[in-house]
Amino acid sequence: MPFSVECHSLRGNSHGGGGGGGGTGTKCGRWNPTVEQLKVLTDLFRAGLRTPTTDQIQKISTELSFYGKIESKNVFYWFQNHKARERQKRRKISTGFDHRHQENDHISHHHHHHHRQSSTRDVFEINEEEEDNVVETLQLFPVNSFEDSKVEKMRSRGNNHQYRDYIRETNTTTFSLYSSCGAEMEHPSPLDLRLSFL
Amino acid sequence: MPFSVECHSLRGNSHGGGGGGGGTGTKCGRWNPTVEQLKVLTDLFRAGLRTPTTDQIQKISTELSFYGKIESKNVFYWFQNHKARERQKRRKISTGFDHRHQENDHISHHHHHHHRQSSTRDVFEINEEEEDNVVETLQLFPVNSFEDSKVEKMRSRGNNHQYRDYIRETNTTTFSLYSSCGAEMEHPSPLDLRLSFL
DNA sequence: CCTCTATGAATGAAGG
DNA sequence: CCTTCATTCATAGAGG
Repeated sequence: MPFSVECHSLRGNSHGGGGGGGGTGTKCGRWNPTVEQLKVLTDLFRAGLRTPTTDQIQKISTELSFYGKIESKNVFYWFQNHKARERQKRRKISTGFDHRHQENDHISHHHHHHHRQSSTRDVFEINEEEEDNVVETLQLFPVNSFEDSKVEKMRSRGNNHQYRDYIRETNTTTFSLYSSCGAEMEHPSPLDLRLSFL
Repeated sequence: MPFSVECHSLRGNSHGGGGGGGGTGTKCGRWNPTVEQLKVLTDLFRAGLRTPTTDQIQKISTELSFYGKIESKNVFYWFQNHKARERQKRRKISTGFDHRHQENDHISHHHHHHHRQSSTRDVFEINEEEEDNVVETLQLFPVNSFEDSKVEKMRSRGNNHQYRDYIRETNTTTFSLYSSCGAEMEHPSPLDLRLSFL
């Protein structure tokens, strides 16, 4: 249905479309990851995965659907949010640099020096150990769950895309993750992950 | 309870006057479209407008400024984003299969090839109704516009300008009326839009 | 029930 | 156009 404004906002948020309902009998609303799903996602993240490709999202979603209802966009959003919030927490140390530049506008507009928005979010310090540099082997799913013989060409289309240095993958069951995300994670050495389903 | 995020509903805050926001809760550093603005933009989009020219952006922005603070670049970005996200919603790279909770063997679907299987995005599978070929007469604003005599085709496939390029082009005081945009307007002749202010 | 936090979802804004 | 980052909105859920 288009524009189901069931929110309090008058804005035309098509918000409802998202989230699959909780497959476990939860009321329809937004996706609520199960503990298993969350475990896998977190492991992948800690293994260094930040911005999975469409194919990776698909496969992750497929695998996670074993544990409950999930859609690709849930995986996508999860990584987006998790990465952003991880960065946000790390950014507290930075000064309140206002990275905002208003363009030409004759209408008077009010500026507001925006501190680190210390209302609700980054008020907690997280001393979580960043294991991004850890090279670990993840055996997330049983290997007999899938057909490894399936050779899928990922992102192989004569496109003049300048692929970021995010991910280099091979057709083998192992693939390396390089990161160039600078501020977030420095990977001196490639991770050798056994994420066979990716 | 010191502060609560009061930005919850009511997007209609007319911050246009620059009301000085003393505690209006509108800490909006970025443009937040009002419902009226959003309606107009959506109508224009539904009418077929996809990539407005600089002049169209200028005029739209001018008109929308009646409803609240807005800049040209907001209009530009809105169309960019809306177009891209509409497309991405249309594209179903879904996890389309029904998730089975007791099986592991399920990757043998092998559908038809994808044309563009790139890196990220396109992970959504939102089905939202939208009538595309609606020929509607939009009388969005009172007819107080002017006639354009110069028809300049400033758009070409190679002329991929970001907003900065838009800014630069704005200097040239061009008036593009009825830009014979074949690609943007799905229906050039049948759709006789009364977008008089454009 | 109410407040507050955590987080899924959405979108404005850029960069390339 | 594509992808990504930053910010915001809305809500489920834990705690009072």
